[in-house]
Amino acid sequence: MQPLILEAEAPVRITHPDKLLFVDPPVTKLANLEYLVQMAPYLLSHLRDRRITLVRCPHGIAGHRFYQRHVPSGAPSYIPYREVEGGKREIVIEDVATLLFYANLGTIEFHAELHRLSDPRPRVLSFDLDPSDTSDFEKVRKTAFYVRDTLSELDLPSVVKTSGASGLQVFVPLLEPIAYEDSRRIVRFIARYVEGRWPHIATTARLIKERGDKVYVDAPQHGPTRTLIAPYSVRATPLATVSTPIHWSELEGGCRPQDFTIRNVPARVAQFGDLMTESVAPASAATIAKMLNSQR
DNA sequence: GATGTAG
DNA sequence: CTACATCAACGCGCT
DNA sequence: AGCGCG
Ligand SMILES: [Mn+2]
Ligand SMILES: [Mn+2]
Repeated sequence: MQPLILEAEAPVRITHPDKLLFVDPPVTKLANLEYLVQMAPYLLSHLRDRRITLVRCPHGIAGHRFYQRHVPSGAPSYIPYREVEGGKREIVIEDVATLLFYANLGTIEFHAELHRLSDPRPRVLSFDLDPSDTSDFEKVRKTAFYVRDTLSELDLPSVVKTSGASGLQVFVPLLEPIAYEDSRRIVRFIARYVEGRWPHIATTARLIKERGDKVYVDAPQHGPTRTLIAPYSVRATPLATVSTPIHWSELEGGCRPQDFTIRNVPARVAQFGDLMTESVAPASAATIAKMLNSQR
């Protein structure tokens, strides 16, 4: 095989560029690399300064898949890491070259923590909505609007994105960071409120067998050790879906997670920008403080 | 996909 | 040399 | 005190 080198911040050696990662629609490793190059300005803004977990499918999405949190041995010297106790090197992605290096290893998904390495406090509230019945998107959609409307009454504007799988995630950007102790309190409180008000649709039951066919408002997913699929990450799904921030009006109009894929998201973002950062004015600490106080 | 290690 | 295993974690709220 | 969950 002739060696293929992609020039980024460093030259990245690419192996098996024609490896078919997705069958239908067909997506080769090279096509995935091209997607990442195009989307890097947006994707990287959600990966930088955070701890990253990868999902790798070296033999395509039908093959064996596994999570990876640590830099593999033998990585080139341009690959950064965060050295942690025990000598383990946690994955950090700051530039295109690193993105491409991991993509060459068969990485499909990039998951990121909510807070940054440089600050242990999140600058966002997050609500992970997981349908029990993965085919029941209508119920997830409803729950997302319940969460939005509840937040709205508290003067907290929110933005929604598809996870790229079967769920949705709702975010409240904050002007200033707040401690997880506080953000978790608020997220838990709102999750329980939504469950209480729409008990036939939403649940916060941690035990799967108690959830029935309701949507799990996964408040525990908002925490210092948890990650969420990054905006604009491809998912290892048959359709090569992408976790995509959308307008509430699009959700109202009946859009579906499968509408956003590796094929069409780059054009969408080129046209409309990153809705994750542009569609909502961050809430102030004062609004949050009010929220916290009223709850105690 | 690449590495480390056991056979 | 080939074959095979490994590739993440905890935290943490609840029963 | 142990467990189930993502
Ligand atoms: Mn989810
Ligand atoms: Mn979840």
